[in-house]
Parts: sequence; C-alpha cells; structure tokens
Amino acid sequence: MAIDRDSVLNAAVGVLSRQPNAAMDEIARAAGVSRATLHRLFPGRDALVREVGALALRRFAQALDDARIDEGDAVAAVRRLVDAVIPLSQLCAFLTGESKLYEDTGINEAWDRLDARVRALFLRGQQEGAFRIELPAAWLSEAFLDLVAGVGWAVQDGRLAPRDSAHALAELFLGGATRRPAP
Amino acid sequence: MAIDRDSVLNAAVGVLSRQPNAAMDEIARAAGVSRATLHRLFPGRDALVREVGALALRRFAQALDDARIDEGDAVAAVRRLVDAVIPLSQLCAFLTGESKLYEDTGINEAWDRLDARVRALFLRGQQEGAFRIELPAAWLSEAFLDLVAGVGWAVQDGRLAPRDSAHALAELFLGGATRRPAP
DNA sequence: CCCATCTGAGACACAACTGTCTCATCAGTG
DNA sequence: CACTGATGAGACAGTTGTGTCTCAGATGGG
Repeated sequence: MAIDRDSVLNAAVGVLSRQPNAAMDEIARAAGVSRATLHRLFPGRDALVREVGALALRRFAQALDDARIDEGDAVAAVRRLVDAVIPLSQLCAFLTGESKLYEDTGINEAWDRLDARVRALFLRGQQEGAFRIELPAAWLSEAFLDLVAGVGWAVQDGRLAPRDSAHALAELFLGGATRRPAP
Repeated sequence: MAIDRDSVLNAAVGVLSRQPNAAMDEIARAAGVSRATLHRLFPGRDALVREVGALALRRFAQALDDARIDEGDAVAAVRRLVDAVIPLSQLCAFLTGESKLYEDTGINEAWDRLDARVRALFLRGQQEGAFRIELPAAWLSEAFLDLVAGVGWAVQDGRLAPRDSAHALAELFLGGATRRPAP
C-alpha cells in the first residue's frame, strides 16, 4: 500500500510549525517514514513545503466558505469563522512562520487573497455599524490572523486548552473589534 | 573608530525578524559591514543571535519597568505598557520568530520571566475586576505578545502606519480584555 | 510458494553556510 | 610624511543539509 501522503503532510505541518527550518531528516522521522520515501513522495524540500502551504491555504479557503462569511450578521459570521478556523490554527501558525521565511509568490498571493476575504468581512462589519470604525479593517484582519496563529502555538505548547481556544479567541477578538454598546 | 556594535545589532534585528535564518552574508550587507568585520565583532552566528536576543529581552524588561506595570490601575498600566512596547514591536517579532527556531535555554527562560510579569499584570487586572475573568491570564498575555509581534510585522511590511499602531493595539486588546460596562 | 512492489538503510557527490585566514586599502595621528 | 589600526575582499577548509543512487529486506497478491 502506498504510504498516505496526507499523514506525511500532517506530520510535516506539526514539525514545520514549530521549527520552520527543520531538516528533511526530522520531518521524515516525525512522519514515520525514511528520508528516501519522503523524497519519493515529494520531489524535494521546496516541493514539500509548497505542498504543505497549498494544503493549508486550501483548507483555510474552505473554512472561509464553510463559515459563509459573506452572509448575515458580521459578528455572527466572525463567530462562525472562529469555529471553522480553530481546527486549522496549527496550519495558520505554520503559514505565518513560513511567510516570513520564504518568498514563494504563489503562497503569498494566495495568502493575500485569503487576507482580502477576511478584511472584506471586517469592512462589511464596520459598514453595518457592528465593528469599530476607528480601527483599520486591515489591522483587524492582521490581528485576527495573528491571534489564530497564536492559538495554534499556544495549544501546541500546552499553554492553552484546545476546548477553551475557540471561546478565548472569539471573546477577546470580538470584544475588541465590536463597538461598545454604551460609552 | 570602532564600528558601532549597536547599529550592527539593530540591522541584524531588521533582517532576522523578516528572515530568521538569514545568512551572515545578508546580515553583514544589511549592517553595511563586511562579513569579516561581522565576525570580528561577534564570535559567530550563534553569539550574534544570542546577543540580539539578549538585547531584545533587556529592552523589553526595561519597557516593563518604565511602564510601571505593577502600579495603579491595571488598565492604565496596560496603556503605558503598550506605549512602551510599541517601539520594540520589531524586536518582539524577532523574538517570536526566533523562539520557534532555536531552543536557547537562556533566551527561553528570560522570555518566560517576561511573560510571567505580563501575566501577573493581567491577573491583577482580573482581581481588580477590570479584566474579564473568563479569559485565562495566560491567554491574555499570549495574545498581547502575539499582537505586539503582529504590529511589528505589519509596520515592517507597511501594512500598518507606525503612528496608528499604539492606538490600534491598545484599543483592540483592551476592548477585548476589559469587562463590558453593561451587558 | 514465487514474484512484484514498496520501503529502509546507507553511500555518494553537490551546494550552501560558517569560521578563519591573508593581504591590500584607507583613515586618522604624531 | 610615515605609522598604526581598522576594514573590505577574497581564498580556504570544515560542516551541514540536500538530492540521488544502490541494495537488502519486508509485504502482499497470484
């Protein structure tokens, strides 16, 4: 039976989100395969990283679709987005680390497209009067994604319980992003 | 005249916060010195990174002192902390990236001590009734530092205006961390 | 049982980075 | 002007990771 590519990719995410410059040797060991097999599955390290990045971005885009962020109340949309994105927080941590490391045009463009979709959600929320207009939508998007990555790191290192993470992220972020009911 | 070590360190921060695994060659070029001089100033790459890390941690600790986070109203203390830490956001971005790359015991311990001080501030705020108790103080600290690093990256890449950064950080974070005046 | 296929272990050359060296050049000083 | 000290450029070996290869062993189907 051919070794499961997805399991290898998942193991690679686990290693690379902690150590973005991990060697193929470590990735192979973490995936439970030999270095030779890892090279048989992926043409090289760059290809592996790109594939992990593409996987992460695909799942992220799927999460945005699943959360239906263009529909209904913006605050509710953000809550759906949080729930959809929390399982991907480790992937998000990988992507934030990776985007600092490499200059892969494809990954960066896809990341920008995702960021634009999130930004549009916050812009819509501002236009609806739900989100504070004195905070730039770009900053809200940036901060949201930073916090998702932060959740990924915190959960990975055991500093945050996974079952608390969605609530912690949603409450902290929405508390800061939404307009106060009464000054 | 001996080349200014500090200017080299600052240049190193600029490069390493973007590319944590940048080569000595790139760091030297960014600092405007030759690779030979860089090696004359610092015994090696590890020493350089450690020194940059130590500098960042010292400045961070100094910022905590300057902000007098143990005194007075917790919310006001956080605002002072934001103002003191914003100029160091790039250093914070470096530290976050670096801690994922290396396992330098000294840096990690010092980072944990800083994190504990910040955590104590939020814990105090919760005990005073200013901060929401349903969010773990550890998460507040984690999120705060993630956002500071995020500010560093966003400013560095031109996605956030430096003069807006303190306000953006303080308002978003405090909005999420403080208890709502009335439900 | 035999065979096809896949996997793991190891060897190998190649590339990149590091750390050290030498030497020429340049600036400041007496 | 001569001299001292620091710097830049380049060469060099050593180390580490990569990519490819071969070969032996395991696994599963016919």
